[in-house]
Amino acid sequence: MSDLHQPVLRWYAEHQRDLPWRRPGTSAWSVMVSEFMLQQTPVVRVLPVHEAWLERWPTPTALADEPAGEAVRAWGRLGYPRRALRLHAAATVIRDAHGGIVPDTYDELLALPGVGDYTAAAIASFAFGRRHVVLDTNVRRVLARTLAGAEFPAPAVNKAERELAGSVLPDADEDAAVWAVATMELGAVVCTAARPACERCPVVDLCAWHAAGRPAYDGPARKVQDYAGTDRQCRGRLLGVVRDADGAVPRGRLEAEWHLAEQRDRALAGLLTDGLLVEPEPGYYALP
DNA sequence: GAAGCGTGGCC
DNA sequence: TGGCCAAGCTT
Repeated sequence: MSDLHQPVLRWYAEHQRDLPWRRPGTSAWSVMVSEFMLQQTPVVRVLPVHEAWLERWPTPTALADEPAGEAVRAWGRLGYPRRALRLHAAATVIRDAHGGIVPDTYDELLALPGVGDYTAAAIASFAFGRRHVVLDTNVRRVLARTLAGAEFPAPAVNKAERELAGSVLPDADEDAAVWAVATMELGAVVCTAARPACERCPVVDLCAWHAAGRPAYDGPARKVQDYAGTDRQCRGRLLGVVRDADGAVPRGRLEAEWHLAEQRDRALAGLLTDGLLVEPEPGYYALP
């Protein structure tokens, strides 16, 4: 048993945030919806959308029975709206192939649209208490600091990192599941990227990075995305026009939204290819 | 393995 | 101000 276990688990028991998808009796569907929404998106922005989503679609089948466009509209401004399409597609698979019940194994979850290694492990662990290495950006940062003595983990997960994470995973299923959410929480609220609050950390005295004097990251450059002026921004603007409209929008409305014709046409084509928009009649665009 | 994919808040 | 960051997935 790692020396980190007891202080981290004790800290989590006392300091965990009260989040809807963590409450006792929460459905696996609620957990699944939260995991989709939390991919690359802060908790505070997910909270209201998650609440409205679960009220409107309390089960996967309820969502699957509506057009995908309703999911895109309800997604609002969470960002990366393809996640809404994938969540709808996953709900459809659950309805048609799993009897409307969220599957409880990693492999079945991983097979769902929009579910990768992290999300499959997270749902299996948080909703079903199964033992998995749950490697998100928070856990990776906590382990990089406490165990590897580095400010940040490598740009991509490698075999050594995964084995290291597995080596400190508690043996019992239930302990492992709590460990996973506890290390995530520690990374989210204490061992943060920009301003780690080491004075509030339950394992500061065991932390290799702190012991080394908190040396600055010296690995490969970490990628930072541009946004202003990119195709992504253009797509967001165009989709926003349709999302906030009633019914199909004429092409002129989109042309007025983004004046660089070449980029606008490329973005529009991409939205159609991705299925975020459809063209019900020539020159008109709507949600699917 | 790199690139593409939204949005908003913070310092 | 603008770079940085936020529970990744797909191609």
